[in-house]
Amino acid sequence: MKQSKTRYVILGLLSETDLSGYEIKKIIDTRFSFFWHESYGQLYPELKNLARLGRIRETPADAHMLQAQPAGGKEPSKREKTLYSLTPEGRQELLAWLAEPPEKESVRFELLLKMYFSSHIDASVIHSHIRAFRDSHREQLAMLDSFQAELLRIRGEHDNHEDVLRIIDFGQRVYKAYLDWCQETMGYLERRMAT
Amino acid sequence: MKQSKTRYVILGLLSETDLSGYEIKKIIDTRFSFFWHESYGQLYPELKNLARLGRIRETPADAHMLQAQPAGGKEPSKREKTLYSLTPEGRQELLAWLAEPPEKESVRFELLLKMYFSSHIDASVIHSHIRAFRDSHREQLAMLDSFQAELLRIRGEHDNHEDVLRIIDFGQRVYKAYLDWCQETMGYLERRMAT
DNA sequence: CGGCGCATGTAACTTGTTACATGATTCC
DNA sequence: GGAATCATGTAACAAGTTACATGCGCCG
Repeated sequence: MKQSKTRYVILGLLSETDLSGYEIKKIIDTRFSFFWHESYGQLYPELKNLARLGRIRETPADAHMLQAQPAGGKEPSKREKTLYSLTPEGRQELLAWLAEPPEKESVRFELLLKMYFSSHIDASVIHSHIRAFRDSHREQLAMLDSFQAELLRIRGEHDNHEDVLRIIDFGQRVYKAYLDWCQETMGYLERRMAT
Repeated sequence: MKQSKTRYVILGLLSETDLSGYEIKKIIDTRFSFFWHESYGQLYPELKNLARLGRIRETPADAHMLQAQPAGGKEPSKREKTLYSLTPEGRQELLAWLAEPPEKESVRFELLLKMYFSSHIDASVIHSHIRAFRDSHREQLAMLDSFQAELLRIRGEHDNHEDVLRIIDFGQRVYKAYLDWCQETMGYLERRMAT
């Protein structure tokens, strides 16, 4: 029985700091984007589910609003949001999952599928598909680079900085491999188009 | 509305030669394994569906058995299998899909998720996860290398050989990036374990 | 004669996406 | 005042996996 990993992403992120559902989604969309993704349709129900099971604790907006009021001044966010925090049981489950061997990664590149069958179409079409792929990954790589620079600046402030740097390095290597391949393959296609 | 790509993999593969469902699965599991996957549960129903829509034609076992009989001698396979072939309508649909911009690739690496949260566990655990990842991709890379060698040997026999070589090159570059990262990251973890 | 690979299928289930609804706040 | 972003949710649906069932042919 294969089961969803959504719960572990939640547990993992809450192991660092308390977060709302929305904030969790943001983190996954930015920091994890090159190796993971989740949709609200999975996130919010799973948060409720984990709270029901006692793995995380739900702290409604009003509670931390009351705490914030006495301090006075302008709070960075006055909006209602529900923060979640990890319970000891949740931490236990996280640790158990971490120790288990991870599943094989799953990847799906529609671009390569199209390229595989591209002898049927004009080389310029596949060429433009690859250019779009290259452009998008150039941007993504730039984001990784700036995220890395930021982390190097504040290096050592947090336990897992070194690990995170290793993960960014993974993304950078892979994206560079993509980009090199794009250059070479676009060149190949251009030579084919010229004849 | 996001829709399954299963039908296009089928149409694409049948554009080269007639195949049975089982053979299609085999090809995806071997040649496409580093960028695509499909399960029987999607393949067989979609084959029936495409046949119903007239995109492919189903030729039952008995039909091509009868053709094969008069030739005499030992046929390579006497087992029942249902071959499918592409119809002009199917080819049309394939071409239309090829021209459309591909969707963004989707990837999911549970290993990196675990590594991200690994400050909670012993470095040796994540080290062994990475070793397993490395071993599995070493094997995969070796398969790509031998597939490449085979294609180079019979180069030019088929229209799409150059394209296929480009796709193999993609896999090789990416896998090499994985392996390099594994080496470096395992070294980093070993240093951390030594202290 | 037992096990493996060939070969086809499906039912039950889980997973995941999308579209929609709602409303506050912030910034221009 | 209107757009963007923050914020939470869900219902309907589509996609995808798994476990099971069945039986043949081939090889040792």
